[in-house]
Amino acid sequence: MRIEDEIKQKQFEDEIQKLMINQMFTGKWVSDLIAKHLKPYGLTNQQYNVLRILRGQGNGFVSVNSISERMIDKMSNVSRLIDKLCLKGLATRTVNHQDRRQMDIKITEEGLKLLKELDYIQKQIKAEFSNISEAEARQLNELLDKLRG
Amino acid sequence: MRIEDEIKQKQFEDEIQKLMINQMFTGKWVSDLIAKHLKPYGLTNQQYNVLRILRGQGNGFVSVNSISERMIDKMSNVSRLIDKLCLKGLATRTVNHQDRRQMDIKITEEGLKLLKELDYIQKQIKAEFSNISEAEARQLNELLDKLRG
DNA sequence: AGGAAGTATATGTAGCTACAAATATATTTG
DNA sequence: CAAATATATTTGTAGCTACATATACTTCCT
Repeated sequence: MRIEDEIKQKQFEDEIQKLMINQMFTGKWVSDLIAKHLKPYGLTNQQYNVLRILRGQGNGFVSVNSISERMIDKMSNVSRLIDKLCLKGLATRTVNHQDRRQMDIKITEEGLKLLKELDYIQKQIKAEFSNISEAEARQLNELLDKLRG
Repeated sequence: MRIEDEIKQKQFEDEIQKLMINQMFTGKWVSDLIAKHLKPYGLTNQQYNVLRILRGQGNGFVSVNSISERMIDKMSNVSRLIDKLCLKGLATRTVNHQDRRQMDIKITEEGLKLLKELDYIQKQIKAEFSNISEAEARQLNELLDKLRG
């Protein structure tokens, strides 16, 4: 569906202005797609993102700061986000021995199990992205990177 | 900056998975850009979006519903959003005579004045989008529309 | 006409976000 | 080495979002 129809706007000043809107709209469209799949599991997009970052670290620990650097949405309260994950038994938090200011965050077995269960989401989203080819996706990635400079 | 560097992830499974993340990241990047400019005026992106929709209607009235259909981020509580705009004296809300369920929303002179003052934001953003050409923006718009199907 | 169903908007509420400030520990510097 | 500065995380708070439900009016049907 053309962006003109999505927001019922007949025309735009120029392609740049249209892109500004299209980009925000499509970003939300993707987030909502993922949120919809996570909802039944009581996870938010951010919590899911953190879990995947933790899994990516293998057996190692990660600090709060380095989690926030790796997040898609670099929010300010990763602290409380991790609280939630610990409360749910999906992650653990211990003080780092070298630097007692830092926290060592790690995913639990239960967290890994949940993520495994959720891996179908990636497949699902790929299916919902079937309108474009791998080559077009590459082209989009290049243009988006270029846009941000 | 490449998305790999933005979120410190060395590689992705494939271009589609990368696009999923790149798209959410870039959407937030654009929103944040706008939010930054609006902040000094105490406006949120959504309030700004509604004001622009109201201005787009010229002298006519718009219903709450049709505002929400035109919003970039179709949130569920446009009602309270309009409360805020009315409280600030930027819009007015009156009961529609044909259908007393509907509200007639209209931008005030003050609202128009503020929007005029804010029009520099569009220019500013265009400047921040200077990394890509009009042709590339068109290409992006086409690909984004295609992505959403 | 009178009740059922539909539509437009508003409201209650829990949880989330952004921003600023606080706390605790580490490092640098005179 | 003590004070100043820097870094890592947490916490307080106001305002925002999503979802479910309520309210008020209109239309449809018999």
